[in-house]
Formats: sequence, structure tokens, C-alpha cells
Amino acid sequence: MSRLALVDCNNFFCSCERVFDPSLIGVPVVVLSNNDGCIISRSEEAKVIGIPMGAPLHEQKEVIRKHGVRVFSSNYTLYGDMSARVMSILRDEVGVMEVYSIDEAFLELGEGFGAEEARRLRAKVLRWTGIPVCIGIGETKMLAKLANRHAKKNREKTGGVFEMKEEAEELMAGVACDGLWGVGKNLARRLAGLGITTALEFKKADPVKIRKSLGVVGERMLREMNGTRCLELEEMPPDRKGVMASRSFGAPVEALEDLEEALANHVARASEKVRRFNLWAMRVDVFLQTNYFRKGEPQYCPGAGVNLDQPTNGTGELMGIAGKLLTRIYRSGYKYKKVGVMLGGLVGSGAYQPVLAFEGVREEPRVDIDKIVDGINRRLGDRKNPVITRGSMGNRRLGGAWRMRSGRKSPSYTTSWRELAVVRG
DNA sequence: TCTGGGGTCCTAGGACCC
DNA sequence: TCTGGGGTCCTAGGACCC
Repeated sequence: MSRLALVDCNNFFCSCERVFDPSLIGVPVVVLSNNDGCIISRSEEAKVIGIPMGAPLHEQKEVIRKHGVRVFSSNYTLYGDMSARVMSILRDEVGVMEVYSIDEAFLELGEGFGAEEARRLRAKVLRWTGIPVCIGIGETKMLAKLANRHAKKNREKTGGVFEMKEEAEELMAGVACDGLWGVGKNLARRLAGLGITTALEFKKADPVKIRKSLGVVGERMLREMNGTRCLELEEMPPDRKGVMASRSFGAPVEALEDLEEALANHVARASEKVRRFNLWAMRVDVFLQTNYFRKGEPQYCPGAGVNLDQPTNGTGELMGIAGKLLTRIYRSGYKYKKVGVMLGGLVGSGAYQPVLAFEGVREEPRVDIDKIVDGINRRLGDRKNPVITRGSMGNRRLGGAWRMRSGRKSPSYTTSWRELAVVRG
């Protein structure tokens, strides 16, 4: 019987911060979401003192002060680079693997790769990168996930590695349904309605009943729980369906010009991403949001989209289209919280149907300015701080109400010459 | 005062077609 | 009394994940 391993980095963002700052070891650490809004990664020490996942920062001010919690803005440049290092080590170990997220990968295990080998791999990743991982082994993705969860929750006993074997059912009896991968609050409630509250009860449930109540998604999970693979390993990630870019503002925004400037920045990021994947967009959507946490204020969350005659990934062209959509939905008198753009209907070169053109098909430009700008920005700046921008994106140094907060970011230790760690003799 | 961002898949329902 | 049936495509919204 072939098996999969799920390798999952522990408290990944916090662990990345710790690699380059030893003073963080042994003390509570948290990393914040964009705009310094929510807590999205916690060290073990931070979990112990009761800081919940996803909690708004302002609700935790007291705990943070009392325990001297170290707080960081997110530094995705650093995390992305550390992730690539971990993944390259894993890739050396097995023939087939799927990078599932920035901090997780599924590995197809060969004969003889069991808990012992997993422990060796775990030690290797820790030694080479400084990142601690947990490894769960099972016949399917769901079982590997469950094993991983057990390994993580009982780290002293398991040493961070667990393989699903005969004791699986005993373990499942102690896991609530919403602890299963793919079962959230809502599905758990539906399952409870069927009298199913533990992972073991789910595993033994009647497939017909599950199918009827949870659809194909539920049936797939049920089969996976019983050792039948329904969720295949995806070695090559399939092409993206859409690319979105949006940000909450650092402060409420009312003026159209400010929204336009923010949107131009989002379009620049989104179109660069689309070009990086060598794709073209057939559709553009723009949306606006007011702050739905402020119940007393008038709310307005409109969106508008347009299908394009010809696919494009040009920054300038997309900025023009998005700007028109924005003026169409904009109404004055609201305090906006967020603006965003979604590039959809992505197609590869040659995969799209040329338009039946009465006014002539657009010519390809002789010099592709966007690609040149992308190259320079990639070499001299980073994704968040491009060195070449357009006038419509505003001036970074002048700030602007819409720019997000990110006041506690650690240096990009591994990707910027100017921010290398300094060793004192 | 302050409350993230970016994805995926599935389903239901409407428009439209023959 | 009679008011078809079956299909596809698209979109919006729900649910979930990290």
C-alpha cells in the first residue's frame, strides 16, 4: 500500500523570524496580517498564554504588553524565500511531491520510507534551514493530514512524526469532525445533524447518507478516510483561474483620486503576476468595500466587471479598463475600506480565440515595456517595492491615506543586500 | 482608533438553444 | 383541456483552506 507524507512547518512565519533573531527563542512571538490587522502566526509560547488564531491585534494589546510578546508585521519576501529552501530539501528526498501551500507539502513515499526516515528528514530540514516541521504519514491526503495533526498536538510523545497504522481508529475517536481537513464549522453542523460528531463516526458513516447531505465533496472525504485516494497529488500546479489584488486602507478613504491611486497599484501587482505565469486576462473585475465592522455607518460594496474582446496582460491597458470600472461604481459620501481588482478568464498564449475584428487586430508592440520593467523591478527592487512605477500609482515617499500599515517588519535577511543580517564579533 | 489576502471547488438557478 | 424536454454555459454565492 503506497503512502503519503504531509510535511508542515511549525508556526511557519514565527519560525522564520526566529531563524535570524535568536532573541526571539523561548519568548512569545506573533506575526500580523497585512495592514497589521490580525494575528496570523503564533509561537508556542503565544498560544500558551491564550492568544487566539486570527485575533484582531487591538484586542490583544493588554496580553501583549503583560507578557512582552514580540510582534512583527508580515514579511512575505522572507517567508517565500525560506519556503523555497525547505521545499528544495524535500524535493531531493522523493520522486513525486506537491507543494500544497507556503508551509506544507505532500510527498509520495517509496518503499521503506517510514517514521524512522521521516525523523531523519525532519532533523535535516531543521539543521539546514532552522525551520522545525512535523510529518504525518497515511494512505491518503486526509489520513496524512490527520496524522500530521496528531504529530503536532503530541510533539513530546511523537517527536513531531506520526504514521497512521492500526491505532488509527482509536485516534479518530478523539477527534471532532471539524478537526478534519475540509470540514469547517458549517459541514460539522450538518454532520452533527446526522448524529456524527467524531472523525471515527464519520469514517464509519453510510456513504449514501453522506453523499445526500454533503454532496460529492463529503463522499470524497469519506472515501479518503477509509484509505481510498480521491484527492490526487498535483505535481504541477494547474494554471491559475484568476489573480486578485486588494488591500485594506491604513485609514478610511473617501476621494476618488485616492481610490484610483490605490487601484493602480493593485492592477500593477496583479498584471505583473499574470505576466509571470505567462497568461492573459479575458476579464477584469473591480470592487469597492466600506468598513462592515462599523455598523453605524452607511455601507456600500459594489462591483463591476467587463469581458474583453482580446486577452491582455499589459499594465497600462488594464489600468485604463479598471479605472473606468471604478468610476462607474464610485459614489461619493462613503468611507471606503478597500478597493480591489480581479483579473479573470486567464488563458495561455495561443489558447485563446482571436476576436473577429472589423477594425483590425491589435498589433503586438515591438518593444514590450512591461517585461522590461518587470525585469528591472525583479533585479533591483522587490515585489512590494518596485523601483519603476507609473505616475498613476502615486509617490511612495509622499505616502497617502490608502497605504497600508506595516510598521514592525523584520529585514529581508535573505533577499536584499541592504538588509543582510549583521554578525557582531 | 484598530478587525488580512488570495485562492479552490461545488451547486443552484437563469438564459438560451434545439 | 392544454401549457415538452433535455442539454450547455454562465454567474453568484457558499464553503473551505492556508
